[in-house]
Order: sequence, then structure tokens, then C-alpha cells
Amino acid sequence: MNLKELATELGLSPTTVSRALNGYPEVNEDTRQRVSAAALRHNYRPNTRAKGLATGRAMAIGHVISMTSQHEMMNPVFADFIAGAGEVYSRAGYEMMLSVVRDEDEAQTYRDLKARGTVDGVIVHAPRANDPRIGLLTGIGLPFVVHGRSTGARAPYSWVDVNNRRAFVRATALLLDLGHSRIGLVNGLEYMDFAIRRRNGYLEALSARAITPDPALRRSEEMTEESGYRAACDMLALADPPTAFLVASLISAIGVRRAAEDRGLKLGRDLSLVTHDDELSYLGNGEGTPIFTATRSSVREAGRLSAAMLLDLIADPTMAPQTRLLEADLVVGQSTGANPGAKHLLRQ
Amino acid sequence: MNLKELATELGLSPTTVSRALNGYPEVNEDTRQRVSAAALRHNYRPNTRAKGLATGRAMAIGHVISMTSQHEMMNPVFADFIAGAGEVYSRAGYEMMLSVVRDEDEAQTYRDLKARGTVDGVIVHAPRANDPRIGLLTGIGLPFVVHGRSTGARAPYSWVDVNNRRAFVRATALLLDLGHSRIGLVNGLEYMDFAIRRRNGYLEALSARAITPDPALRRSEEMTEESGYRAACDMLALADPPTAFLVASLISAIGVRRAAEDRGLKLGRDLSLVTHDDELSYLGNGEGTPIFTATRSSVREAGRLSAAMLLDLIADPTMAPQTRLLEADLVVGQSTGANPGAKHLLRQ
DNA sequence: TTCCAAATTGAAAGCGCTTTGAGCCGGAAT
DNA sequence: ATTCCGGCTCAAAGCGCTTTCAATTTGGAA
Repeated sequence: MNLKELATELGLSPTTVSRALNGYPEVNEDTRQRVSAAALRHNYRPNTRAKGLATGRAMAIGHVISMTSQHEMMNPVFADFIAGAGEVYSRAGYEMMLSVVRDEDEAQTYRDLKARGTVDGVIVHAPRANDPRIGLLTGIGLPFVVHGRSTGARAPYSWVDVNNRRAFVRATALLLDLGHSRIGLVNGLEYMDFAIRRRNGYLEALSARAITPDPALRRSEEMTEESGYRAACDMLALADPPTAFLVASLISAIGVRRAAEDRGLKLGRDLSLVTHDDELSYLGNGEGTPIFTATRSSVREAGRLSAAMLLDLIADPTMAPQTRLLEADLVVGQSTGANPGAKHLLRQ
Repeated sequence: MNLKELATELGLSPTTVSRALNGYPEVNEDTRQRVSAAALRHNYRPNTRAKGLATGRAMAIGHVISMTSQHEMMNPVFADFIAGAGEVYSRAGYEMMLSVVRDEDEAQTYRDLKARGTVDGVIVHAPRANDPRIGLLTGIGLPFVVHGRSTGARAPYSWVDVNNRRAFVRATALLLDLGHSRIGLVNGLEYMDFAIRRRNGYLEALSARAITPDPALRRSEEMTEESGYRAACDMLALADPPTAFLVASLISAIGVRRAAEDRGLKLGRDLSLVTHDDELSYLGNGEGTPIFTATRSSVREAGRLSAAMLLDLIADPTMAPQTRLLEADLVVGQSTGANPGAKHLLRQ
């Protein structure tokens, strides 16, 4: 059933039917009722492509997921982010298009998306320092919002990000307050912008207390359970091991916990741990008291905000770049406690 | 830059340019070269919507993710599944469309997708027993492939599934062989088809050894770390606790491990555990010897196979429904061992 | 030399919608 | 009575592509 058929059946012109369904004011109310009823009866929906062709709008947003050929890692926060974004798109009548591409094809993918008019805008995931995608997208004139930021970007651009630096400053300070001075950082890959900011937060908090950071207490890897485990094992095997860990993801934190338990160390008593928690739906951090003390920020909410911002940008292309900095909560759970070896210091 | 402009610049008709770019045989080879070069030079890409309108094909596949309003869970295997499917789509020139909808809107979403011609086919995720989507999609004539199966479906339909029953029969048998007779089942929600099949496998293996299953040793919940933890805590607190667990997901298994460690039980020594492992990219099960003994099957590969099957079905609509049953590997890791309390039995 | 088939190109219609510009009608204003 | 206007409706063009059908050219067969 298409517009023409529907119009014929109603004894109206396609013009009027189109207007009736799109809420134009000049159509008679009775007519509109008749049209709506008929449309409903036949489950009529305007053809997406025809409508898009006529209006010039795709009513779709692109998400490009690039996969490094070496370690084909699917970003675990991705699922929750798009769940949030998807809610917003649905409500606004937009579709979400996903492209899974190899790293080296990413730039061409954006160019294609623009040239073929497949989408009205894109969300940029997992930005790095000096991320080339920002310049590229600005250049080709495809509206975009970055989930995260890119240190080193020259011109302004739209983004939604968590205050990663601040979160890790506070987390580090918490551990320092508990008497820990040897704090291991189990970070994500440090070409990722968020990881850079978290490291900076960690270093900043240490230097605020005049503590010289020990490079042996820093690891930067893909955030898997396995890498968290290995990082913790290695650091705990040092002559002067850390008494606390600051971890970039709940998944890595689970690996750290496994390493601790391998050595009979109980978290919160023998060893402290603070992790970042993206509030992934399938990885709850305990229901009452959190299992892990954590810097917490909902990635799903970030998805909602990014999507809404992008739709605004598309609606009004003259709008200046928008930014939104979210603060992470610092929630205290069962994985932190005073440094047992430093009790005498705390008593002073 | 559109077709007409490109044609004008080349002094050709749009017809010829279109044919040249689409590889029709009747165009002169020299002409084709000229056209290709010009297209490349201007980064010309045919407009998706115009092309779709003219050909009647959307060149897009839909994935509808429904979210129960109660517990807004994003299926953790979803990300890896679409990574696999996405690879296949890209190679074939298809786009992937994602719709995040509320449970109650799901049926209407499929109808819309069909009526608006947004996609050429869909993948059905997370099927339940007697899943209404199968009848619906068959009825409206939208090609589809189910990732999983639906017990109780009347007519044949296309699917890609793991042999869940068999996997859990084997896993249970392994535990029985190790002398465990009280085996706790930490299953997913049992309206999910895969969970039904896993439970059946478990029960079948028990009855094959004439063991009466104890309902107190069975839990069926959403597969989160927290629910795994709670299930294990509850069962371990029984007067006659299980000596082994069979778990439906690596995430739940991590919760079970936490429960075990809370009570000072070491996996593989004091308590055995076999879990299903979907080989999620961010949740590796150890690199050498697996951490958990597991029934293993790559969900990413299932994504690839499902996508390929769907594209075949779309290419030839007369094709009969296709099916593909994958066998899970049973890999022995560090989480299983002989039942310490049953050693005397084994020695017999 | 004539004719036909093959090779190559183009004009135009059509995909299903939106939107511009115009038309029609009845009643109010002049 | 004439003009004008508001309220509705419609014809037709156009969005950018594909594809049918027709036209033209060319080379060789007759």
C-alpha cells in the first residue's frame, strides 16, 4: 500500500493525503480523520527511501565501529551506549545505522556516509588524542558528536564526556587518605583519550601529596579481565608491591580481584581497589553496598545525551558546537580500607 | 556531486554513467575507464535512497533489540554478535540498522520495517519458546534468521543455533564423572529458549545416571554477576550444598566464583564449576589453560553465519528455510576437579 | 554496394514521496 | 453585483537513481 493507492481509495489526491498525514494545517479536519483512519486500517507507512529522497533527510544516525585488525575487540561499553542513544533516536523517529569496519577503512566510511547521504550525522566513538576523525568530519560537513574528547584538537567540536581526570584525582586522593602511597594504576590503552586523562588525574593527585610516581606501578593495556589479572600479578610480585590499585574498568577490576585472591589477599582488608564503573547493565557492581569502590558514571546516560545533542545539531546546523562534561560519582564499596601497613602513620 | 552532474561533466548521459559504474557489459571499456576515473576523482557515490527507490532494495538489515521495561538489560552477547554480522554486511555492501524498542512495541516495529521498506530482512535475537515473532515475520513476508531457536514453532524457519542441550549434557556428564552428584544449575531465564535447552540437557544427563534432580539446586535468572553470586550463596548455604556448579554464562560464573571465595572455597579444588563461554571479546577465559572449564562457542561466529544465511535468503526468496546447528567445544580449565568428598567412591 | 547484427549510447519513464503554485468555492466586504 | 479572501484541494515538478526501449554507428557478410 502506497500513497497513491491510499489516495485513490479515498478519492483524494496524493497531495492531500500526504498533507493530512504530516499534520499540515490547511487540510480539513474531517478529511484528516478519514485519511488517518484509512492509513491505520491499511497499516500504511510512507516509504523511507522515497520520503528521504523527497525531503533530503535520511532520518538516520551513523555509528562507526572500527575494529583494529590485531585484537578484534568489541568495546564492552558500546552496547550500553547505543541502548541509551537508541532510545532517543526512536522517540525522535530516527534510525540508527551501524557500520563495523576495519581501522584503515574508517575515514573512507565517513566519506561514503556523507557522499551517499546515508545518515544525517554520526557519533564518534572511542576518541584518541589528536583524533583525525574530528578534522575529517568537520571538513566534509557531516554533523557529529564525540563520545569523549580528543586532546590536541585545534578547532571546537561537540562532545559529551565524563570528567575522567577529576574522577581519578578523587579516587587517588581517597586511597591516599586511607594511607596508601604505593598505588598501582591499571589503565586502558593510553592512546585512548580517556586513559590519558585518567592517568593525568592519578599523577596529579600523587604530586599534590609530593609522591613521586613509580613507573613500575603503571600499566596500560586493553581492558580485559585477563589484562587486569596479569597487571596485578606483576605488580604484586614486585619487591615493594602496591597496597592499592586504581583500575580503569570493572572488567579489569575483576581480573585484579582474581590475582589478589590467588595470593590470598582479601580486597578491602589486605588490598584496596578503586575502579571506574560505567554501569553496564550486565555488570552491576552489587546492589546494596557496592562490591568495588568506584568512580561511577552511566555510559547509557552518556548515550542519551550524545544522541540528543546530535539531533539538536542536525535540527539547527548554524548552532555552535555543544559540550557536556559529566561528573562521576565516587561511591565507596567493600574494596577499600586503610592501608594495614600504615596504621601507625594514621594514628599520628 | 550526483549522477547528472557527473554525466554532464563527462559529456555522457546519466544512463551510460550509471551502467559504467554498475558493471553492465554493454558499455565501452574506454568509456568505463573514463567514468570510473571521474567518479573516483570527485568521490562520487550514488545516493543510497535514490538507488534504493529505483531498485526496490534497501540494502540494509534490521536488528531489533527489545528492552524489557522492568530490567533494562542489554544482552552482553549482542555486541559481539553484531560485530560478526557487521563484517559480513560490510563485505556485501549492506548496512545494519538497529532499533532499540520497548518490548510492547516490538511487533509494530517489525511491521513498520516491512511497510516502510527500511530493510530487506531482519535477525531475530533472543528467541523464547513459542516466540510470536516467527509467525509474525513469516506472515508479513519479511525474510529473517533467528539467532537461536524457538521450541514450539509450528512451521519451519531459518536459524543458527548452538547445540545447547548437548553442550550441557556433556558438561553435566563431565561433572558426574568427577564424582559430583549434587550439581547446582545457575541458568538464564527459562523463558529464553536457550535456557530451556540447557536445563533439559542438565536434567537428561542426571537422569541418565539415575540421579533425581533437586529443585533447590536450580536457579533461573538474568545472567549477571550479581545473580550468579546470589544463586551460589543461596545454594552453598543449604544443609546439603552442591559440590559443583553448571553456569550459563561467564559473567554469572564470575559471581559464583566470588561467592565461593567469600567462603574460602577454591574453584577446582573445593568446588567445581563449568560455565558456558560465548567467547566475548572483552571477557577472555584465560589465554593458556582456561580459567573456567567451559562449553565454548563463538557468538561472533554465530553472527557471521546468521548474517550470511540471511543474505542468501534475500538473494533467493524461493529458498527453503535454512538451519545451522553448531556444536560447542568442551574445554577443561582450572575450575573443575574431582569431588573431594567422593574420593572413596572413585577409588572403588 | 547493400543489409544486418553487434556494439554503444541515450531519452524517457518510473520508483514513492513532498512541495510549489494554482484553482475552486462560498461567504464577507465593498 | 463585484471583488476579495480564507479554506481546501489538486496537478505537476522534482528528489537521484535504474532500466526499458529506441536510436545510432560500425564492421563485416552477402
